[in-house]
Amino acid sequence: MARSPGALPKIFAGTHTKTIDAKGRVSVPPDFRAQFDSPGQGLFVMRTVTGDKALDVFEPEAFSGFVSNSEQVFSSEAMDSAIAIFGSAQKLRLDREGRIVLPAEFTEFAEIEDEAYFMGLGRHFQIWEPSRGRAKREEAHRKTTLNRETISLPLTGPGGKVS
Amino acid sequence: MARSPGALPKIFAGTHTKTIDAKGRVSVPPDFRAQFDSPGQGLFVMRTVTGDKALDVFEPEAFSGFVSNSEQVFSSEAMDSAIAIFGSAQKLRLDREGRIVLPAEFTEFAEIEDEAYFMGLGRHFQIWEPSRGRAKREEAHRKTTLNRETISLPLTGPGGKVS
DNA sequence: ACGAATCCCACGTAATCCCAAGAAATCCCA
DNA sequence: TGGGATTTCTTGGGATTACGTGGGATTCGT
Repeated sequence: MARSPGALPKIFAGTHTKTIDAKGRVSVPPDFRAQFDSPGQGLFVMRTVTGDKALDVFEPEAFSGFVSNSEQVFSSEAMDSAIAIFGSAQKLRLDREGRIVLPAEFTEFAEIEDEAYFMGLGRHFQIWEPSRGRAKREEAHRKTTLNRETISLPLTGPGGKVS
Repeated sequence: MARSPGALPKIFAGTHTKTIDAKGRVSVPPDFRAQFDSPGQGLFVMRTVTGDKALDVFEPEAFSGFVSNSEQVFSSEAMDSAIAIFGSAQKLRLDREGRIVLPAEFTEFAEIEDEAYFMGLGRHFQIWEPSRGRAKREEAHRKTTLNRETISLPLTGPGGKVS
């Protein structure tokens, strides 16, 4: 996707805890909704493959990036990736108020009960069970603090020219 | 973004103590505001990953530099960094008077009560609890004085050519 | 035709924006 | 160099908008 020069990339940031109502509906944080190219397109949700009990959420445009990676249809590794990603992913639509309904498959996988913890990760975001998500975040912050010398942070040039 | 030739690079310098009003609003120092490319774009605020109880503040353009480094979505180290950075970051908008509202999450992390201590760091700046920030500043000055021969400081080229 | 999921509408709340007045610093001129 | 005038900044409060929440109506699938 070519972004017009000068325009800033879309960024999902911050964490938000949202309640799930009796019908299983959750409001997607407004901060996130504001980033969507076309809210009517819906969102792709999948089980994360990092071993965490969390869900990855992508916009259609971003999610389609996974397609090109699985061109070698018959290699067993690509096959597994494709199954893990596309087999578990579902496209969810937002209602007029910006809410989605998380299918039981996902709430069970992430062990989500009546609250959802949205966590922005830059290009996409995740959904966690609140206490689990908070713990993960604290841990990540701690690890990053310890490793910050070895990790290359793009704190470099003005304008963020990294390439 | 390319800065027009001859123009000076943006520099956040100096420290400013600002009070927080009953609604949680703080005036961003005018010195800093004058540096912003587009005040309407808002600012990204995040917990610092240096182990300090402080907040890092970036302009959108600078902050977006973090995005490009998180292409490997599922590597665990990149994952932790992404969570630490984007999970804690929030985009804050300035009102017409140049004030921002610091969410409770941030004031709690930095243990800020009713005063915020803004500290310029060159291309971005930080927000501290005043006494803590002042102590950090003194300590940094002392350490730098002692180690100035051995430590390579990015006080190098005008224009900030780092690459 | 029945059940279930989705869509749509309306209300209460909370956050945001905007306007206005006081205070401080700055600038200009004598 | 001192004083006065102007501008900028800060602070506070009121009004407006956006958001969250719940329930009813409609559609889809079976």
